[in-house]
Amino acid sequence: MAKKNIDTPICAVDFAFRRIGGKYKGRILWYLHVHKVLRYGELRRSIIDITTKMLTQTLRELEEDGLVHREVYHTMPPRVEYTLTPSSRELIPFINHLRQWGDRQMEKEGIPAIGSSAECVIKDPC
Amino acid sequence: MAKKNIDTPICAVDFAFRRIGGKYKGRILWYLHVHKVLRYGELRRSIIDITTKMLTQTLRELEEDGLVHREVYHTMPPRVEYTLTPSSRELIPFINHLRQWGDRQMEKEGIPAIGSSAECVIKDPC
DNA sequence: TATCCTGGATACCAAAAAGTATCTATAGTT
DNA sequence: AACTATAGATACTTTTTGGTATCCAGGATA
Repeated sequence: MAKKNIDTPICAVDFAFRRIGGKYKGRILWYLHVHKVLRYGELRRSIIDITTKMLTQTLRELEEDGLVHREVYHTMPPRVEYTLTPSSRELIPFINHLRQWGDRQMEKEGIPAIGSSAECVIKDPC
Repeated sequence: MAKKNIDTPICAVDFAFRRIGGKYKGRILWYLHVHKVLRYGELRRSIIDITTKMLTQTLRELEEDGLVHREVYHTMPPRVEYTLTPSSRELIPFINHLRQWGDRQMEKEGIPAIGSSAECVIKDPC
């Protein structure tokens, strides 16, 4: 009927959605923006529904695509810090727009959320 | 480890990505913005990699979420027109931002695209 | 010596998303 | 009577994505 799943993006919209699609990428980028820098364990605690497998996997993909920077401190116990990159910083206004739209929409439709993305603080997870 | 896939969104970012995530939703919304109104067959031809199954399915989801309006004309052969809604129109600046980011990014990385999202015209598909 | 901490890795499995192929109705045209 | 066109529907299969459970290193601390 149409064609098989091809690797080259069809257009810029397709390309962009491939980069930031998936269950956790948007939230990871947003939380990194809010907190400026987060350690692995902090990310894990702020994204309450993520597993270590998905967190590691998603972070690696974001790193490969130049959307997060990974800084390793060879201490014991180890310490790894994640931050946004210039490229992903350009995405923040957009994610923020989307987030506000989501807030309005949820209020309109009376949909409750488990956490809040506005005051997205560790221990009081988003 | 974490919890099962739950229905209530974790936060607004999560909610928004659930609504516009997936392989085709972004493009459908963008093309509907560019063309103002598109018939079923026009959408199918402009999204070159979509099948009728996915097009129908995705349009139905968007309609259920109040992101597209479906207007049926009971003529023969039938004629069905799709347009954006007030709610999805609010998403256009964001999708446009994302699209421009994608364009810059693809150029930087030397990634070619099959079509173009800027001049997204039917017959010269995006 | 045993346990805790961090930041993962890995094998295996389940669920969700997407793809393939075939079928439909109805009217007008050839 | 056969063929075209539109806008899908449906059963079935494959691919992709995400989840579960368990394991690891290596120093600090009890």
